[in-house]
Amino acid sequence: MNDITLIVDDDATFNAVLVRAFERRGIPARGVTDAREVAAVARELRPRRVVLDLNIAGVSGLTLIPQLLEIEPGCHIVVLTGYASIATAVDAIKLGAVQYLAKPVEVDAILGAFDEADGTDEGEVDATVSSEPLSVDRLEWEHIQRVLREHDGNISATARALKMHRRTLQRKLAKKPVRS
Amino acid sequence: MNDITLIVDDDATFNAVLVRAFERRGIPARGVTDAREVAAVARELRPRRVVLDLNIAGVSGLTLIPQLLEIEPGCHIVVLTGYASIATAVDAIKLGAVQYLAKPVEVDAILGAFDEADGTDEGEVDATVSSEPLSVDRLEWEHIQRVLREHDGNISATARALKMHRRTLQRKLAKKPVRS
DNA sequence: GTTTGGTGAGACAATTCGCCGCACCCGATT
DNA sequence: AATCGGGTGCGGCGAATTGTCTCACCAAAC
Repeated sequence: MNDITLIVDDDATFNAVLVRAFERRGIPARGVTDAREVAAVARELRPRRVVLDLNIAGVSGLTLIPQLLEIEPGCHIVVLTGYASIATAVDAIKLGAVQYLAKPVEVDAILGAFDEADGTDEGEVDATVSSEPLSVDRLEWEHIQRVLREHDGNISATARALKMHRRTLQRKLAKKPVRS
Repeated sequence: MNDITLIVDDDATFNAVLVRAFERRGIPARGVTDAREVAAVARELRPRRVVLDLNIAGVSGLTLIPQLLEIEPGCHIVVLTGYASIATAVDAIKLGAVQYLAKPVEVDAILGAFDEADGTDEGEVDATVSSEPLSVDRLEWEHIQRVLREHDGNISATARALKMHRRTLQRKLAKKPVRS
């Protein structure tokens, strides 16, 4: 049992960003990018909290949930994925995750999920102090950028993946990123 | 405890279709269209299986899940909704539903969900993670649903948080979620 | 040389958005 | 009872955005 938060995500950049964001808030965090290391690191750290990305190098992150819970029973796992679907959300919760969030997601939302999970035992009043800004425009921008990067900047392929007209994507990209 | 299946859906037509489809397969079924009757009927029938539509006459069907489980502990509840979102799916499973399906859905899928819940108490979830990202429209829908839930269904407050015009939010909510 | 696929951009119709108003309901206040 | 504030639903209208089609250009593959 440890107060450190384990962050599992094979996207090294995003992983590092998350770790830094956690630490900046005074929460110790440890990033893991290789699915095969997860079990070992978890056994070493016994993390009470885990941020788990679903699509880690081919292997489904879903299989890691039972493993993590066996290593540290009662630990809170928040599942994160860029390829969200209702089916995997249902599976993740059934396997014991406390929350399932679709990328892009704000760090505060992750922390909010942990807090919510912590408070469930007590008389929760759902007094969520968590700020939930992130306009839809901003969210869209983040998502587009991520998918675009995944397709190596190929606009046509990105538009297809997003089921959006290429011309529309062109126009959106031509604009500056929207704030908040 | 009873082998009858309780079908809760305020859409009388769809409800009747479901009941008939179940009975044609030799499964006794009882339809309920009024959310206020659910508790009473459940206490009378003690159904082992419940098909529960989420959006019943304004009141969220989610609140019925704990009630049903209290009346008939261990009963299997399959949640059904025309306005599927990850946020409500997560909530439904956390509250104890065994499956969450988006309309339109075939009757066989519902039966399959019950069978799956019967057969394996735990285990075996298909670990297939979709390889394609959410479309921007779908992402927007998920985000809106999540924020909306955080604001207890308050549309005005949600619109404010999203920095979006209330009228626009209304119109978006009136539409069914886009696929994929 | 030709085909295939990506890119940028103009033009125009269809759709959506932002914003106005109005009516209704409900609970609290006066 | 009357009023006031906030939430909700919805019609309408001008402005903005999107969908679609169209070019032309370029690079790599066949």
